[in-house]
Amino acid sequence: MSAIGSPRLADVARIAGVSLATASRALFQPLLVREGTRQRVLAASAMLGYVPHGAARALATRRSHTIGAVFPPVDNPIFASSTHALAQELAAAGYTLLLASHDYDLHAELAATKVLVERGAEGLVLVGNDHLPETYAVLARMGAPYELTWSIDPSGLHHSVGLSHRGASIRIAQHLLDLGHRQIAVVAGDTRHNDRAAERLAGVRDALAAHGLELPPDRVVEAKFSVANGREAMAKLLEQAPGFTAVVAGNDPLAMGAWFECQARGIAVPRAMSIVGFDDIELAAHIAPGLTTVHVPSAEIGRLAARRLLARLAGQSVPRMMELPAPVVVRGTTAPPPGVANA
Amino acid sequence: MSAIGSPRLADVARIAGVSLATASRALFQPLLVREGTRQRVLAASAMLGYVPHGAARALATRRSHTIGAVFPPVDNPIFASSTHALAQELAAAGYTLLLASHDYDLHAELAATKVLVERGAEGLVLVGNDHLPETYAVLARMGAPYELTWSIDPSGLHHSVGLSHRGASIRIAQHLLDLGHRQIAVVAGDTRHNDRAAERLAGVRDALAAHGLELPPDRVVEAKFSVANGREAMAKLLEQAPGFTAVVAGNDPLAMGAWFECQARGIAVPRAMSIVGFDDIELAAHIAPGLTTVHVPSAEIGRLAARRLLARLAGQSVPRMMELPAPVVVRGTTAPPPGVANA
DNA sequence: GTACCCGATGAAAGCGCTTGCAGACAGCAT
DNA sequence: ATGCTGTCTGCAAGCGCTTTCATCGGGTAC
Repeated sequence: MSAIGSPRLADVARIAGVSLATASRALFQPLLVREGTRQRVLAASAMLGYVPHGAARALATRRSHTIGAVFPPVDNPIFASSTHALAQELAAAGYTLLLASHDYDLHAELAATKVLVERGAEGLVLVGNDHLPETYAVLARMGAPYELTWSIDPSGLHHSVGLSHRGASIRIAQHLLDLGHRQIAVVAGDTRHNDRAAERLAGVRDALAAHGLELPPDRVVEAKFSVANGREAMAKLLEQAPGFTAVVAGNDPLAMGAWFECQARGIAVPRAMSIVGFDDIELAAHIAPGLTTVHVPSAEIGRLAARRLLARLAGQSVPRMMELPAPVVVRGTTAPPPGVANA
Repeated sequence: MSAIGSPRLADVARIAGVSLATASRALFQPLLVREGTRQRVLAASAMLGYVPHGAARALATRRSHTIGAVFPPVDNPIFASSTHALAQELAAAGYTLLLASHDYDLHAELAATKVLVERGAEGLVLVGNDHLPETYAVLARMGAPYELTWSIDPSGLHHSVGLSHRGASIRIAQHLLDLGHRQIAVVAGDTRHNDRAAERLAGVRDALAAHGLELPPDRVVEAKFSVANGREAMAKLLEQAPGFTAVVAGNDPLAMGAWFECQARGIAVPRAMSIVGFDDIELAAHIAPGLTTVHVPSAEIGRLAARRLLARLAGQSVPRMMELPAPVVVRGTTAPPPGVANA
């Protein structure tokens, strides 16, 4: 061991009585080395507590065995399961996850992306398809594969794995229309820096338009994703444009907030008010009578993003766009509007 | 640009008409270079779209600017906010987060830890203080600072930032005792591979013991953290050892599960049954009449872990153990047991 | 005008590892 | 014996960057 500090491969080689080259091969290309030699190297390595120097390997091999991911608030539970699946799947393939998060801020996202590229990420995972042109430029220039997740990329220019938020939103709005609702309000997520939120809102408009209905501006309130904001938004809607019989929320926490506000005001759900969410977080299924929502396969998205990236790194090709099913899950918060017979 | 591939610093230097050394300094130690020179290098760099090679820098400087974190299921919402805060805080200091997760499996944790050390993490964040001896050995050998989080380390051997799960658990059990409860049941988390769950259970025992009470084995059910398991566990308790008037749950999702089971069975909460949780997830405050629980400052833990690590890397010293307050938050799910006058 | 110092720059030696190439050696056919 | 093959090993040249040390001017003090 060189004076002080952790042992280097040269130390292992010396103790094992072989050259640096052989030591290296014994550790990482065992087939190129005779069994006896390999054992000696392994023994020396174990004895010294040798730990390979990742940066040096990365430099020499030009492979970092690292995948970068840039996520909006990882503290949204729905992203968390995705991150977890991603990390697990990568680990199984010998890759490590370099994670950066930002607060729905595209400039921060750009900065984070650059950092991950510098750190040598061999592939990148981003969320959604609303990114700065500079971000796309960085992605294009880096020459490594990347996947846009959650949303699918309608342009077909980028690899993506996710779902059609607009399509799913149309289906769940249609569910309300089928029940007989005509006066519908929306508690949307923040649509400015979040294409998923925007698409979900657009989907509601589409569904209504198909029935010749409009969504008046005062029937839409935007709010950042949280239960508290959902309550507040619901209160605002009830005050500024009462008379609606159903609410489409941008995600489940918002929906729950809306629901709680109804409880607080004595508005019966679903008898007097139907509520639907989006994401299908665990509680949605358990909180009685159950939240009608869109199931988003979040873990699956993370897992698939990892697999697709790994496949592409291995030289395989994958379908550019992968749309996952996002079924409407009908539970207890939806019913026909007051005065309409059961369908 | 060398034939093909991305430009290297040598290319930037050549175009700017300076040496490699000067180019390097212009980029990362601007004060050592004359302003005019610096501008030329910057221009050349921008023109070529130069991206520094992280691994090469890491090798030369012996600094990776990377912090590793090994977390149990990051999809537990309470960990997610911690991860987010950690990533944000590190990013602000120019560090990147290398994240590995495991499923409450100590061997997987060890493997992940090793990988992060190999990758050159300058510091490590682990969760809890229940780790394999080998894991501690790896930590000790690597020579980089690390922080145990969530729990505080009672031995004082390791740096830790978190809370006393036992202490908090005692306080919330005491709250039930103060209300007059004497028959108490517990839906504990999986105590085998999770010291937090074990400590929380132990805290209940402590509080009861202080009143000369015992916790009979059939009044304890262990379950993995989830709403569904909470329901199931509550059902089991009600069947195998009925007659209790309060339930202490290992975390909020379990508590909610227990609550929902009560709803389903027509058991009034809190009139006929008090329920307390642990963690204070967002919904706990909103779901009527509000879950009494222990507030865990999860984001704060992530933020502090980052700051402490960064401080130590900067040569400053920090108190070895940092215990954060975890106050009991009394909401609507607790009341005196049936037949006892209000306190 | 000389001596000295300081700021800016460049040459070159690594950082720890991988890998192309070639040498050594054993085994086998001739 | 000789030549050939194939396996195993070592040499040494990088991978792209940082940083020590030396050099070179020009300014200031005398």
